[in-house]
Amino acid sequence: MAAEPPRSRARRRDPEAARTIRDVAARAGVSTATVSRVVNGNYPVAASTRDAVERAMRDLGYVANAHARALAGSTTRVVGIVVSEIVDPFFAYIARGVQSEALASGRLCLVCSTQGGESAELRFVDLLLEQRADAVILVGGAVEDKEYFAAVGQRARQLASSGSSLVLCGRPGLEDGVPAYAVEYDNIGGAAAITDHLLSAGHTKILYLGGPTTLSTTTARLRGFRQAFAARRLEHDPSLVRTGAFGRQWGYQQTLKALDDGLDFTAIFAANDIVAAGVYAALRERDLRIPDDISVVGYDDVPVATELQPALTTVRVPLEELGRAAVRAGLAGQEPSADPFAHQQPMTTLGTVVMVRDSVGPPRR
Amino acid sequence: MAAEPPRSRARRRDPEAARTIRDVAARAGVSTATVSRVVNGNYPVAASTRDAVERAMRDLGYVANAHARALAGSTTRVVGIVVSEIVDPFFAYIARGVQSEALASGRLCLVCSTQGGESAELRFVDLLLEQRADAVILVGGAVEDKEYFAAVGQRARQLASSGSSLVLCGRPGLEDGVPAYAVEYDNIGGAAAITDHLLSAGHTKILYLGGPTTLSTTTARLRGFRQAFAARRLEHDPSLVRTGAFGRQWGYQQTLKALDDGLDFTAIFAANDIVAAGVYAALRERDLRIPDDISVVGYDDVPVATELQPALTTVRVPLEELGRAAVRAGLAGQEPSADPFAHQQPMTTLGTVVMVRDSVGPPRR
DNA sequence: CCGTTCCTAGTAACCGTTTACTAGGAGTGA
DNA sequence: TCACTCCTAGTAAACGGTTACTAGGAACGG
Repeated sequence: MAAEPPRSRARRRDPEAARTIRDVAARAGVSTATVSRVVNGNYPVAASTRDAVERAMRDLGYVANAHARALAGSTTRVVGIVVSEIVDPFFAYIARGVQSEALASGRLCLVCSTQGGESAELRFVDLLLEQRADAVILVGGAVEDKEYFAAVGQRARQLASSGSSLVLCGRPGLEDGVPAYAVEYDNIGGAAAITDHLLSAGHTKILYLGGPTTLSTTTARLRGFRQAFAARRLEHDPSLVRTGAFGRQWGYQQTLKALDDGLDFTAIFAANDIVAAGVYAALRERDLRIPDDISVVGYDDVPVATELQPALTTVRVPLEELGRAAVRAGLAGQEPSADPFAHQQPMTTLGTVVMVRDSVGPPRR
Repeated sequence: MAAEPPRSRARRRDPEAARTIRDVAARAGVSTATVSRVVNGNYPVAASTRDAVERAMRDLGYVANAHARALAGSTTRVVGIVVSEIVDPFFAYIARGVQSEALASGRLCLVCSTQGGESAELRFVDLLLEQRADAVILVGGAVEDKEYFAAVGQRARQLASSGSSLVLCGRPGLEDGVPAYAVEYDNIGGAAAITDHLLSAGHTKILYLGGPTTLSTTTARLRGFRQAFAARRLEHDPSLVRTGAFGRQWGYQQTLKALDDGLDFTAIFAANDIVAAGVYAALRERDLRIPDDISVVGYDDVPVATELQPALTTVRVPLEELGRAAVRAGLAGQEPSADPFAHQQPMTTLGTVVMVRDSVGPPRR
């Protein structure tokens, strides 16, 4: 058997194969350094040389290797975002904001959807850590668990020590000293405002429905809900609070159950619009009219809120802006032109506003 | 000014800084090759050595650098997906399928949303090319343009020549010889089936509403629509076809306009469920009842279809499965265990089924 | 006691860029 | 004519892994 002829570097195996910077340099008759400079435009190159290089790149169909670039340089031009469910409009809108702001800074967006499991969340952060993402954004409510917070804090430190950063989006920040930004919206204030809206209409027997019990989002909304009662020195019957999940199914079943249990209420505060959709379905099934028989409010103001009939009164959360702000926060200080004071703000809170529509009326006598 | 002391390799600047494989090797008293082998588990390593390395990795909080790995090895463990709008449930569900299948193969998912522009689509493919993604999935209807197809074909060739592949998802394949897979659903069949459903109910004056005129999705659905008429040897009034866009707003306005123009129709075929939502709003505004006064059907079967009242009769598209199939197609042949015959199938078509709900009735008188 | 074979683990080349340094030549003022 | 400064462009050392090759010992059969 004849020995395999040594593949000389000069002759590439596949004429169609990916071109390297060396191929371009050879064809243009310059060094790789020059090609790199033309590509990055960060160093003076004579016009004639630049032309030759550009022509060579075009002729060869040269595409830079992002990995080699990330390895040699130090920024990866990628931001990572971890959400719990990409088809949920709440997350989808935030993701859109993240992606658009990332694009504006010339970066790509790695989207990870955990479909629930909080261990998956951590696993994704680790994967993003391996990718050396310029910023990692953790979206949505956090499980309120000591051990979990510690695990997140550790990741935050690792990210920070490699020049990247962790951004908590729509969830409470970590303890002091942990290098993480938090970009939140006024969860408590929004809940209090819309509860007050219900209170103003005369409702006091309000059924609070939804949200996983251990999630920070749930506790925050519930806190706002109670705050509104307290502000008016009103009592709220604790048995009218039912937490558990955020789904439409769940809202549907719990509403039916509450009705069957003979609970006494004139309005329902659905923990989010999706739960409200379930509430609507259940009420419709029992021939209860909204808002004549029962008033309903939701939270988030995702598109389904206006699709529902009557249109749902809910709390608008600036989802897309939340995503954008998260990217800005995460990238602050990494950009050469960064505002030196950007670091002073470890946390941002965006406002919420209640969108009054047609699902709230006076309580039925 | 004192000269900067040369930073010796032995003493790293920041004790918290990212650890390299060399740090681990040093601490475990082995070579980097051994650490690499322990990490990848693709080469025998004595148990005691493995333990020492694993302990060192844990002590140091070692996280492999995905870029170095991608550069030295050849697979990037990333798949890219380009959609036109991530908040659109049609794309979100496909993206979810892609992400879950990618995860199952141990890969991360780079999601790009073009927000319209077809030039952005190409730009994203180029970016994904730079990332050397293991597969690039292009989702959704394509603009039917010669030049555009050529541009996509060129990218397909580049991808193929670097061991990656392009997958067209929910859009027609490229010409023969272009190395791209196509994973489609039966767009024409679904449209024909649901049109036939309308025809069976007695409607023949059907207003077809929606879809950008140049998009392949639009032409395919329209083709199915016409096919159903042809199959029954029925004529369809061409003036009852209005294409233009896929939005809710658009559906709303066009319905109003059709009504104002005094068009004669008893049913509306909305090109997708979102357009149907707009149709519902317009009809409601004019006090027209569904299906008593006018029947409506949609396409895609996204969640809003069941939220609408009455529930929308529509065509179910296996969106998530479409995404999964796309990833499988793109990765086929790259996996070591790949079926050698996998390459024989350059195209897959998934079936669609019509979901009969409550928005279709007999035509009024 | 020696030649083999089997395990393990180390050596070092290479993946494709970036960039600190170095160097050659042109232009310039004395 | 010479010493300098300016422009450009090349050299080569990283960046952090992977892996083909090589090599040292232990086990073993003869």
